[in-house]
Amino acid sequence: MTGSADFSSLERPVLEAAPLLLGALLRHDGVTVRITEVEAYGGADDPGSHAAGGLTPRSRVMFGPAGRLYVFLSYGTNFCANVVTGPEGSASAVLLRGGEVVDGLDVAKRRRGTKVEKELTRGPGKLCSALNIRLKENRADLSAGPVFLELGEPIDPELVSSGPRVGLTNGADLPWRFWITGDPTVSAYRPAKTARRS
DNA sequence: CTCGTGATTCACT
DNA sequence: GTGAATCACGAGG
Repeated sequence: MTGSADFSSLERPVLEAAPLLLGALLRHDGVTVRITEVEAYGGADDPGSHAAGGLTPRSRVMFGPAGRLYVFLSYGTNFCANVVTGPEGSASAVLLRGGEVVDGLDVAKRRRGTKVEKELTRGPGKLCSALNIRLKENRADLSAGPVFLELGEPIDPELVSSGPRVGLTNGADLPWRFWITGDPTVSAYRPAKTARRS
């Protein structure tokens, strides 16, 4: 990648920025993925956001400029990657939930330990695993690397579906999840909170 | 369905 | 400083 990438289109409210990431290319460590499913997270208004509790060392990157990577560890075993959006101070990010490997297929299969292509990146933890994104990549500048984002032409809005977010304990009812209609790499819907009986 | 896993945060000293 | 609760998930049965 030669020049500096232009992420100015992401400096808008997260619900407008999130669909723009559909179809974008994310590249890291020999693998390139075309994003097919995302989830928007807002600031203090959003009870499901990591920024809901205000500015902490972890959430600080969400308050920064658009076009940075936010990585966190979930349930001890899975990394999740987000793209920070919105103008500086808006504390929003877009979780990358699903994609399609378009380059480095052999590397991705080896890392994931499966040869079923649609299983390589179907889910946020799997996507990070295929791309070898770890906590080390947190706060990476997506125009400077080591993780790169390339925005393509925006997807035709008629091909985009939206619905409730997945697996959250709070704010799961908000229709802040976007995906490319009919794409096989979109993750299965999982109802929020595996109800724990007493 | 169950369980592993570790970073982060928060309530306490 | 310490310890417990929480968590935007995946693998395996």
